[in-house]
Amino acid sequence: MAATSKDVARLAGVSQPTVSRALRGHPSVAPETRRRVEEAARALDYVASERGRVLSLRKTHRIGIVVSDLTNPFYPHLLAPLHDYFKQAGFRTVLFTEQDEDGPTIEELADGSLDGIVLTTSLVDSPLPAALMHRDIPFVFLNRESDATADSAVVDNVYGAALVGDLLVELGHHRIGAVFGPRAASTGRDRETGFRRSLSKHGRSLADELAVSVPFSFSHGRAALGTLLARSEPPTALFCGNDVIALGVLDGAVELGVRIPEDLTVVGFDDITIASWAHIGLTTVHCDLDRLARTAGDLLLKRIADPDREHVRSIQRPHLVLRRSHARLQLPSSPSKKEH
Amino acid sequence: MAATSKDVARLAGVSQPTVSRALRGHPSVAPETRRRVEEAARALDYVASERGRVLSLRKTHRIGIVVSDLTNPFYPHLLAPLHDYFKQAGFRTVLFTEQDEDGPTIEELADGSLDGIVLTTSLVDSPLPAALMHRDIPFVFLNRESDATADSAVVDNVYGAALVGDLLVELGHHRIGAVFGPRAASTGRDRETGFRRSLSKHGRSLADELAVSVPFSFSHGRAALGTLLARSEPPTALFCGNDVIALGVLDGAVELGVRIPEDLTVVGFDDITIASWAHIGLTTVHCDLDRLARTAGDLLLKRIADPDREHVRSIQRPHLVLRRSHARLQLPSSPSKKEH
DNA sequence: CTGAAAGCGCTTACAG
DNA sequence: CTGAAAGCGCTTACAG
Repeated sequence: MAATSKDVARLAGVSQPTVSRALRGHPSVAPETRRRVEEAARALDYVASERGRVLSLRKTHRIGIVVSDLTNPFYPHLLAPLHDYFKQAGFRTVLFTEQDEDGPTIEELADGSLDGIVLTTSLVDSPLPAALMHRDIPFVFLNRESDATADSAVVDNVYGAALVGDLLVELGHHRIGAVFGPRAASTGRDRETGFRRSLSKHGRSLADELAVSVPFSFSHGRAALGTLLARSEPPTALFCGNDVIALGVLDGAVELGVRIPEDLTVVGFDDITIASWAHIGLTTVHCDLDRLARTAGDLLLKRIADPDREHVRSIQRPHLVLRRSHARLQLPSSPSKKEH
Repeated sequence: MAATSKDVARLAGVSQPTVSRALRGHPSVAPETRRRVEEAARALDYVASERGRVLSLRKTHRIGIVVSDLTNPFYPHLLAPLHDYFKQAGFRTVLFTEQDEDGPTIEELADGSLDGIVLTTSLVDSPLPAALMHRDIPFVFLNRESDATADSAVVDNVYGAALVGDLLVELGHHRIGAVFGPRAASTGRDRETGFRRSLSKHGRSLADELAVSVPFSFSHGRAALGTLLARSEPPTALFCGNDVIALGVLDGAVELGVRIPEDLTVVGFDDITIASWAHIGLTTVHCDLDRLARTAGDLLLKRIADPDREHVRSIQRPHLVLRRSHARLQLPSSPSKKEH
């Protein structure tokens, strides 16, 4: 259907390779020849087939991005800057989701259709990184880590979560709770570590019954709030494994008539856009996700260009953003089940 | 680097085409041959190169999805079901953004790297649809329309917006305002038409100074609220071109101390997930975006399978979802600038 | 049942 | 400066 370089060659009265050279701007092509070829190409609406080019060049200029769930409001914060970065660098973005067991198989990623891969979602025990490594397929971890020696762009989650621990203690809270993310994710695990470490540094600890681990989702955050408030000694402050969980907690709070921050302090992690909406005003740990994503893109492109370079782990230091979802513990005025 | 079918052939002691046949499950291959080939393939970690396959088969099993802005919280509602639908049908998803003038060129979409394209974002005057049509590249409009005879999956926007007009009138509002979407988008245009039509049906009209058109974005919605409230006769009810605009309006309201719905009724369109959060409680027009996206996917795949079939326009009828952002006009108790 | 041949549409040494 | 040749890695008639 579509015209090929042969058609253009015939029309321009040159050989097919000359069409290729002329259109790619090869310096040795005579100006007049180039003109004729360009004219013929235009006449035929010719666009060089990337199918042919890709097979010939062994480069696809395509990057795979693996996210867990497109529905999760966290991912656009990674996907958008990643896509823009790659687009500008002349690469296209192919989307993969890795939900439950149902992730992309190594075969899908290793069929030569991708120049490199961004893993944003891998669980600590995912077999994908090792498999990619074994096949020498360039990839980078974004917001994730693993034991594998690989490129990664991450936030210092331990540090960031400790900031929250420090804050909650300083605000005078004692019944501190946590809705951690999954331990199988490095972000979930590291944020838990940092938070616990901070509490023990201050001589506090996290009561077992006030700590849960849930997937990074709105609905799980929402449900977790109910669970924790049903404890005999419910928390007055809650660290959430990320903003999406915190948003769920906030939502549950409205539903349950729990006032934020008077009855409950809630702190998230990531600082996604929604956290800063006036309605929401979530106090959280700010990560520069745009920069994080671009850094990952950069690492991947460098790895593609030079497969043998040293692996680098780029760590970004986050900081607290104080908004309206935290408050000093108010012992006297608390209208809840204080008198028991 | 990676093993090719030739390597497998050598190891299995067969010809290269036999490897291809064996691995694709061609019925004529002898069981014992197939076994040997499979074993060799496994030993070499062989995965058939999709670069070769694609050139040979003239099918890429790749679908391009064009959205305007990945950052906009609306798009995941289309992207997620689209991606899932295509994935399940054996197609991959390549992402394109079309922001401002900076959209994908027809050359990018016509280079043979895509089997079909979903346009979710096209402005009425976009040259893309005509160019795709001219080149016989299968595509479908999702949540968009144009004059082009093409497949499309849309919501009855005129009808949905009229529902809002009816509601506002029935609630007793007279100073009715609107933050429409862009007229250059069929959704923006049709929702404006439907809304105006409903008002005139009830003998009302929209004061010019109470109607603005803005891009479908949070920040524009936010800014528009300020603009409209600064009018000499500010509105008591506001129709928003979509939920994202409405969310911006809600955000501005918090900032400006405008109470929703006591001081101002706000109604959106789309019913994205956030609209139903307890915090938000946005009254809006519900569209089944999941179904809409799957319908579009379906239309596109059918078009790919049969380029000559009749074009179909699938129209979904939306309905109102009453939540907490609307209220009956309360003349006496209004504490605002009533006494002038 | 399986091999040899041709072809998908490019790019890039290699000659001349 | 440009053509003929080879090759990228598959698939699929075509023979046998």
